[in-house]
Amino acid sequence: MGIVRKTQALGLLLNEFNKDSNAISAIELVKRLGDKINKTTVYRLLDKFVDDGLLHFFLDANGVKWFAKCKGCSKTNHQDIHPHFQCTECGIVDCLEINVTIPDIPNRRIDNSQVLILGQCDLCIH
Amino acid sequence: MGIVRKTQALGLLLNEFNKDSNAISAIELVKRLGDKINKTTVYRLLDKFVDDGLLHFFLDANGVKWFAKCKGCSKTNHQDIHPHFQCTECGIVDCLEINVTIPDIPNRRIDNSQVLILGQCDLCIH
DNA sequence: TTGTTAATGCAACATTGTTTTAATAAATTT
DNA sequence: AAATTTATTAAAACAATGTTGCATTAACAA
Repeated sequence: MGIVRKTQALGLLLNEFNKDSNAISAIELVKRLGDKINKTTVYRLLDKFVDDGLLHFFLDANGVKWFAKCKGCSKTNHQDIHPHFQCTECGIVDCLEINVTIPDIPNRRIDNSQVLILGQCDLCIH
Repeated sequence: MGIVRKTQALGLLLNEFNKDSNAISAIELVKRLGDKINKTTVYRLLDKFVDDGLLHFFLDANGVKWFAKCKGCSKTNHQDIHPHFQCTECGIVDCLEINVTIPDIPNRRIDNSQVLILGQCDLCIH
Protein backbone atom coordinates (compact mmCIF):
# COMPACT_ATOMS: atom_id res chain seq x y z
CA MET A 1 0.00 0.00 0.00
CA GLY A 2 1.21 3.50 -0.78
CA ILE A 3 1.46 6.73 1.15
CA VAL A 4 -1.66 7.92 2.96
CA ARG A 5 -0.50 10.36 5.63
CA LYS A 6 2.12 13.07 5.37
CA THR A 7 4.35 12.31 8.29
CA GLN A 8 7.55 13.87 9.48
CA ALA A 9 9.63 10.86 8.51
CA LEU A 10 8.23 11.00 5.01
CA GLY A 11 9.35 14.61 4.64
CA LEU A 12 12.86 13.86 5.87
CA LEU A 13 13.28 10.93 3.52
CA LEU A 14 11.94 12.71 0.46
CA ASN A 15 14.27 15.57 1.23
CA GLU A 16 17.25 13.30 0.70
CA PHE A 17 16.10 12.60 -2.83
CA ASN A 18 15.47 16.26 -3.52
CA LYS A 19 18.89 17.45 -2.53
CA ASP A 20 20.70 14.64 -4.35
CA SER A 21 19.86 13.76 -7.93
CA ASN A 22 21.85 10.54 -7.94
CA ALA A 23 20.60 7.22 -6.71
CA ILE A 24 20.94 6.57 -2.97
CA SER A 25 21.37 3.19 -1.38
CA ALA A 26 19.07 1.97 1.36
CA ILE A 27 22.13 1.47 3.54
CA GLU A 28 23.19 5.06 3.05
CA LEU A 29 19.72 6.33 3.85
CA VAL A 30 19.56 4.29 7.03
CA LYS A 31 22.95 5.74 7.99
CA ARG A 32 22.03 9.33 7.15
CA LEU A 33 18.68 9.27 8.88
CA GLY A 34 19.42 6.73 11.56
CA ASP A 35 19.24 9.21 14.41
CA LYS A 36 15.93 10.63 13.24
CA ILE A 37 14.10 7.68 11.68
CA ASN A 38 14.15 4.04 12.68
CA LYS A 39 15.57 1.80 9.98
CA THR A 40 12.34 -0.20 9.79
CA THR A 41 10.54 2.99 8.89
CA VAL A 42 13.11 3.93 6.28
CA TYR A 43 12.67 0.59 4.53
CA ARG A 44 8.89 0.77 4.73
CA LEU A 45 8.75 4.28 3.37
CA LEU A 46 11.02 3.35 0.50
CA ASP A 47 8.71 0.49 -0.40
CA LYS A 48 5.73 2.81 -0.33
CA PHE A 49 7.44 5.34 -2.55
CA VAL A 50 8.09 2.57 -5.04
CA ASP A 51 4.45 1.49 -4.87
CA ASP A 52 3.41 5.06 -5.55
CA GLY A 53 5.69 5.41 -8.56
CA LEU A 54 7.84 8.07 -6.93
CA LEU A 55 10.97 5.97 -6.71
CA HIS A 56 12.33 2.91 -8.45
CA PHE A 57 15.03 0.62 -7.20
CA PHE A 58 17.68 -1.72 -8.51
CA LEU A 59 20.62 -3.72 -7.21
CA ASP A 60 24.25 -2.95 -7.82
CA ALA A 61 27.03 -5.44 -8.47
CA ASN A 62 27.27 -6.19 -4.75
CA GLY A 63 23.58 -6.83 -4.26
CA VAL A 64 23.11 -3.48 -2.53
CA LYS A 65 19.71 -1.90 -3.10
CA TRP A 66 19.62 1.58 -4.60
CA PHE A 67 16.71 3.95 -5.02
CA ALA A 68 16.25 6.82 -7.45
CA LYS A 69 13.48 9.14 -8.47
CA CYS A 70 11.16 8.04 -11.22
CA LYS A 71 10.36 10.22 -14.17
CA GLY A 72 6.81 9.91 -15.35
CA CYS A 73 5.82 6.83 -13.42
CA SER A 74 2.58 6.40 -11.56
CA LYS A 75 1.03 3.93 -9.20
CA THR A 76 -0.39 1.92 -12.12
CA ASN A 77 2.28 2.45 -14.75
CA HIS A 78 5.73 1.74 -13.44
CA GLN A 79 8.02 1.70 -16.39
CA ASP A 80 11.26 3.47 -16.34
CA ILE A 81 13.47 0.87 -17.87
CA HIS A 82 16.92 2.30 -18.24
CA PRO A 83 20.45 1.21 -17.46
CA HIS A 84 22.14 2.22 -14.22
CA PHE A 85 25.73 3.23 -13.85
CA GLN A 86 28.09 2.75 -10.96
CA CYS A 87 31.49 4.39 -10.73
CA THR A 88 33.97 1.86 -9.44
CA GLU A 89 36.20 4.66 -8.15
CA CYS A 90 33.95 7.01 -6.18
CA GLY A 91 30.94 4.75 -5.90
CA ILE A 92 28.26 7.09 -7.22
CA VAL A 93 25.31 5.43 -8.88
CA ASP A 94 22.91 7.05 -11.30
CA CYS A 95 20.33 6.48 -13.98
CA LEU A 96 21.37 6.62 -17.61
CA GLU A 97 19.11 8.20 -20.16
CA ILE A 98 20.17 5.84 -22.86
CA ASN A 99 18.49 2.92 -24.47
CA VAL A 100 19.98 -0.56 -24.52
CA THR A 101 18.33 -2.89 -26.96
CA ILE A 102 17.71 -6.45 -25.85
CA PRO A 103 17.34 -8.75 -28.86
CA ASP A 104 14.57 -11.30 -29.05
CA ILE A 105 15.51 -14.74 -27.83
CA PRO A 106 14.07 -17.79 -29.59
CA ASN A 107 11.58 -19.74 -27.49
CA ARG A 108 11.61 -17.33 -24.58
CA ARG A 109 9.38 -14.51 -23.55
CA ILE A 110 11.21 -11.45 -22.28
CA ASP A 111 9.35 -9.44 -19.69
CA ASN A 112 12.01 -7.22 -18.27
CA SER A 113 15.72 -6.54 -18.32
CA GLN A 114 18.19 -4.98 -15.96
CA VAL A 115 21.39 -3.41 -17.14
CA LEU A 116 24.13 -2.31 -14.79
CA ILE A 117 27.14 -0.58 -16.27
CA LEU A 118 30.35 -0.29 -14.30
CA GLY A 119 33.12 2.16 -15.02
CA GLN A 120 34.37 5.60 -14.15
CA CYS A 121 32.23 8.70 -13.95
CA ASP A 122 33.13 12.05 -15.48
CA LEU A 123 34.76 13.26 -12.27
CA CYS A 124 36.90 10.15 -11.83
CA ILE A 125 38.23 9.73 -15.37
CA HIS A 126 41.84 10.79 -15.60
CA MET B 1 44.27 -18.08 -4.35
CA GLY B 2 43.01 -20.88 -6.58
CA ILE B 3 42.75 -24.63 -6.23
CA VAL B 4 45.90 -26.50 -5.16
CA ARG B 5 44.74 -29.84 -3.80
CA LYS B 6 42.13 -32.19 -5.20
CA THR B 7 39.95 -32.77 -2.21
CA GLN B 8 36.75 -34.70 -1.76
CA ALA B 9 34.67 -31.57 -1.31
CA LEU B 10 36.03 -30.20 -4.56
CA GLY B 11 34.90 -33.30 -6.43
CA LEU B 12 31.41 -33.17 -4.96
CA LEU B 13 30.96 -29.51 -5.80
CA LEU B 14 32.26 -29.80 -9.34
CA ASN B 15 29.94 -32.72 -9.86
CA GLU B 16 26.94 -30.46 -9.32
CA PHE B 17 28.05 -28.29 -12.21
CA ASN B 18 28.69 -31.28 -14.42
CA LYS B 19 25.28 -32.83 -14.00
CA ASP B 20 23.44 -29.51 -14.43
CA SER B 21 24.26 -27.15 -17.27
CA ASN B 22 22.26 -24.26 -15.86
CA ALA B 23 23.52 -21.79 -13.32
CA ILE B 24 23.24 -22.82 -9.67
CA SER B 25 22.82 -20.45 -6.77
CA ALA B 26 25.16 -20.53 -3.79
CA ILE B 27 22.13 -21.03 -1.58
CA GLU B 28 21.06 -24.06 -3.56
CA LEU B 29 24.53 -25.55 -3.43
CA VAL B 30 24.72 -25.09 0.32
CA LYS B 31 21.35 -26.84 0.58
CA ARG B 32 22.26 -29.70 -1.74
CA LEU B 33 25.65 -30.37 -0.19
CA GLY B 34 24.93 -29.24 3.36
CA ASP B 35 25.19 -32.69 4.87
CA LYS B 36 28.49 -33.43 3.16
CA ILE B 37 30.27 -30.10 2.99
CA ASN B 38 30.22 -27.25 5.46
CA LYS B 39 28.78 -24.05 4.00
CA THR B 40 31.99 -22.15 4.66
CA THR B 41 33.80 -24.64 2.48
CA VAL B 42 31.18 -24.37 -0.26
CA TYR B 43 31.59 -20.61 -0.41
CA ARG B 44 35.36 -20.85 -0.30
CA LEU B 45 35.51 -23.42 -3.07
CA LEU B 46 33.20 -21.36 -5.24
CA ASP B 47 35.50 -18.37 -4.84
CA LYS B 48 38.46 -20.47 -5.81
CA PHE B 49 36.74 -21.82 -8.90
CA VAL B 50 36.06 -18.25 -9.92
CA ASP B 51 39.69 -17.35 -9.36
CA ASP B 52 40.74 -20.26 -11.53
CA GLY B 53 38.41 -19.29 -14.37
CA LEU B 54 36.29 -22.41 -14.01
CA LEU B 55 33.16 -20.61 -12.88
CA HIS B 56 31.79 -17.11 -13.13
CA PHE B 57 29.11 -15.58 -10.96
CA PHE B 58 26.44 -12.91 -11.10
CA LEU B 59 23.52 -11.69 -9.04
CA ASP B 60 19.88 -12.13 -9.91
CA ALA B 61 17.10 -9.60 -9.38
CA ASN B 62 16.87 -10.55 -5.72
CA GLY B 63 20.57 -10.18 -5.02
CA VAL B 64 21.03 -13.95 -4.92
CA LYS B 65 24.44 -15.11 -6.12
CA TRP B 66 24.52 -17.61 -8.99
CA PHE B 67 27.43 -19.54 -10.42
CA ALA B 68 27.87 -21.08 -13.85
CA LYS B 69 30.62 -22.73 -15.81
CA CYS B 70 32.90 -20.56 -17.86
CA LYS B 71 33.67 -21.27 -21.46
CA GLY B 72 37.19 -20.49 -22.43
CA CYS B 73 38.23 -18.53 -19.37
CA SER B 74 41.48 -18.93 -17.55
CA LYS B 75 43.10 -17.69 -14.38
CA THR B 76 44.46 -14.65 -16.16
CA ASN B 77 41.79 -14.00 -18.74
CA HIS B 78 38.34 -13.94 -17.20
CA GLN B 79 36.04 -12.62 -19.87
CA ASP B 80 32.77 -14.25 -20.50
CA ILE B 81 30.58 -11.22 -20.72
CA HIS B 82 27.11 -12.35 -21.62
CA PRO B 83 23.58 -11.73 -20.43
CA HIS B 84 21.93 -14.03 -17.93
CA PHE B 85 18.34 -15.11 -18.01
CA GLN B 86 16.00 -15.95 -15.17
CA CYS B 87 12.60 -17.53 -15.67
CA THR B 88 10.12 -15.81 -13.39
CA GLU B 89 7.93 -18.90 -13.40
CA CYS B 90 10.18 -21.86 -12.67
CA GLY B 91 13.20 -19.93 -11.45
CA ILE B 92 15.86 -21.48 -13.67
CA VAL B 93 18.80 -19.26 -14.48
CA ASP B 94 21.17 -19.66 -17.38
CA CYS B 95 23.73 -17.99 -19.57
CA LEU B 96 22.66 -16.54 -22.91
CA GLU B 97 24.92 -16.85 -25.90
CA ILE B 98 23.82 -13.55 -27.31
CA ASN B 99 25.51 -10.22 -27.50
CA VAL B 100 24.01 -7.07 -26.03
CA THR B 101 25.68 -3.91 -27.21
CA ILE B 102 26.27 -1.18 -24.69
CA PRO B 103 26.63 2.18 -26.39
CA ASP B 104 29.42 4.58 -25.48
CA ILE B 105 28.50 7.14 -22.88
CA PRO B 106 29.92 10.65 -23.15
CA ASN B 107 32.43 11.52 -20.44
CA ARG B 108 32.43 8.10 -18.86
CA ARG B 109 34.64 5.11 -19.17
CA ILE B 110 32.85 1.79 -19.35
CA ASP B 111 34.70 -1.16 -17.88
CA ASN B 112 32.04 -3.78 -17.55
CA SER B 113 28.34 -4.36 -17.87
CA GLN B 114 25.88 -6.80 -16.40
CA VAL B 115 22.67 -7.71 -18.14
CA LEU B 116 19.95 -9.72 -16.46
CA ILE B 117 16.93 -10.64 -18.54
CA LEU B 118 13.72 -11.75 -16.86
CA GLY B 119 10.96 -13.67 -18.56
CA GLN B 120 9.70 -17.14 -19.24
CA CYS B 121 11.85 -20.02 -20.42
CA ASP B 122 10.94 -22.38 -23.24
CA LEU B 123 9.34 -24.87 -20.86
CA CYS B 124 7.20 -22.26 -19.13
CA ILE B 125 5.85 -20.36 -22.11
CA HIS B 126 2.26 -21.22 -22.77
C1' DT C 1 55.88 -43.07 6.27
C1' DT C 2 56.30 -38.87 7.71
C1' DG C 3 56.18 -33.81 7.62
C1' DT C 4 54.25 -29.78 5.67
C1' DT C 5 50.60 -26.93 4.93
C1' DA C 6 46.32 -26.47 2.16
C1' DA C 7 41.80 -27.39 3.14
C1' DT C 8 38.07 -28.15 6.24
C1' DG C 9 34.56 -27.79 10.05
C1' DC C 10 32.70 -25.36 13.67
C1' DA C 11 31.29 -21.50 16.15
C1' DA C 12 30.86 -16.91 16.36
C1' DC C 13 30.15 -12.87 14.01
C1' DA C 14 28.55 -9.36 10.24
C1' DT C 15 25.41 -7.19 7.06
C1' DT C 16 21.14 -6.16 5.26
C1' DG C 17 17.09 -6.45 5.76
C1' DT C 18 11.88 -8.19 7.75
C1' DT C 19 8.25 -9.27 11.27
C1' DT C 20 5.67 -8.49 15.40
C1' DT C 21 3.57 -5.70 18.56
C1' DA C 22 2.61 -1.90 21.46
C1' DA C 23 2.78 3.10 21.39
C1' DT C 24 2.28 7.44 18.80
C1' DA C 25 0.51 10.93 15.90
C1' DA C 26 -2.04 12.32 11.51
C1' DA C 27 -6.42 13.00 9.93
C1' DT C 28 -11.28 12.98 10.59
C1' DT C 29 -15.45 13.51 13.13
C1' DT C 30 -17.99 15.34 16.71
C1' DA D 1 -11.17 22.23 20.33
C1' DA D 2 -11.62 17.61 21.93
C1' DA D 3 -12.37 13.00 20.95
C1' DT D 4 -11.86 9.24 17.90
C1' DT D 5 -9.96 6.42 14.42
C1' DT D 6 -6.34 4.08 12.38
C1' DA D 7 -2.04 4.80 9.62
C1' DT D 8 2.51 5.15 11.01
C1' DT D 9 6.37 4.52 13.92
C1' DA D 10 9.94 2.52 17.15
C1' DA D 11 12.02 -1.15 19.32
C1' DA D 12 13.35 -5.69 19.73
C1' DA D 13 13.66 -9.98 17.97
C1' DC D 14 14.30 -12.60 14.10
C1' DA D 15 15.94 -14.22 9.28
C1' DA D 16 18.81 -14.91 5.21
C1' DT D 17 23.19 -14.92 3.26
C1' DG D 18 27.60 -14.76 3.90
C1' DT D 19 32.44 -14.18 6.33
C1' DT D 20 36.23 -14.68 9.91
C1' DG D 21 39.21 -16.94 13.26
C1' DC D 22 41.10 -20.88 14.74
C1' DA D 23 41.94 -25.66 15.87
C1' DT D 24 41.83 -30.03 13.33
C1' DT D 25 42.22 -32.98 9.27
C1' DA D 26 43.87 -34.75 5.08
C1' DA D 27 46.51 -34.11 0.44
C1' DC D 28 50.63 -34.97 -1.31
C1' DA D 29 55.81 -34.35 -1.68
C1' DA D 30 59.95 -36.00 0.18
